[in-house]
Amino acid sequence: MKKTSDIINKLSEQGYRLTPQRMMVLDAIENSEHHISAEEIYAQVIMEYPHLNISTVYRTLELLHRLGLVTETDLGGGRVRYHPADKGHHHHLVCQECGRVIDLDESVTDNLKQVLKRDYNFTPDIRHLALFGTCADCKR
Amino acid sequence: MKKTSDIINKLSEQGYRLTPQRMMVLDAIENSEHHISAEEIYAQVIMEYPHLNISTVYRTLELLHRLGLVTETDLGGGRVRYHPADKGHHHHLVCQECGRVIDLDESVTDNLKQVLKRDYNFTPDIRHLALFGTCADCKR
DNA sequence: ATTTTAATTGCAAAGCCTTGCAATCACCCC
DNA sequence: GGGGTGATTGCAAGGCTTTGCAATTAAAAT
Repeated sequence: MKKTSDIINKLSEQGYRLTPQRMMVLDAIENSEHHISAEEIYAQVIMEYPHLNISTVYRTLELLHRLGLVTETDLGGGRVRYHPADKGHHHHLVCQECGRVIDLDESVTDNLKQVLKRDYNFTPDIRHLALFGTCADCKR
Repeated sequence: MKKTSDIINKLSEQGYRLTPQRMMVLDAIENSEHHISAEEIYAQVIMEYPHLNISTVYRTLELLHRLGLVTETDLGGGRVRYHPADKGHHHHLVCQECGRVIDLDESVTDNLKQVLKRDYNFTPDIRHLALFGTCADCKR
């Protein structure tokens, strides 16, 4: 429960209220092993706290994302997935044929980031990129 | 109207039917100067052909995208935008502060594509990437 | 030209996410 | 500890997109 307090501290420092709803959403994200969706968070929290509304989940996720505390990734499947930012950034290759997801180290985008910075003075926020394509096995 | 026939030929070659609905959606995409959204296509087509249903627009776009004939890009703003693939690929930098969109040449991702191919034997389909971040003017 | 057949469409419902608004509540101050 | 205040929530409605299904229709077969 130490990680949770880190994020709680950041929220509190920045003047955001620590509501039970936020705490429970946070808990669900922090305790999730994989990338978790809004509906999964909702389903999990509601077991102990049936009064929660799903729009609160979405608003909490939007806040945490805006503050850089969680990353948002669209791995396909029509729903966005979330991950605590302090659990390490990484990227994903998603095979459009077989659905396989390959995890990549964050460093694969280092060169791209440098070029964008150098040539456009643009600072990209590429912390959790999903790239679609065809994996080795599906290449005929 | 030459471009349209190119795509029509490809559809027909691959055994897809050439329905009036598809033709009109195609026309709207081909004649659009900028990246166009599904609703914009719908609004445009319906002026001449009021019977069209918007789900047909979405299904046509999904088909054209699957066949690689149009690109799909999420530039933010909660709706996806489409562009004919043969009008040239390019990428976009979207500033999260001011909303400004900077167009990039396709070549900025060449290095990344090579690395993914070399290290993972993965062939990414990066034809129209949107990257979010902070532009030069918004950097304080 | 007619028939056949599977692809495509329209419709209605649903899915994921966002938003406006009034009611509630966390936190600051005394 | 109790009151004031603005942030936050729940609710309901809406926006964009997808999907199941029966009816229609393009194109192949006759």
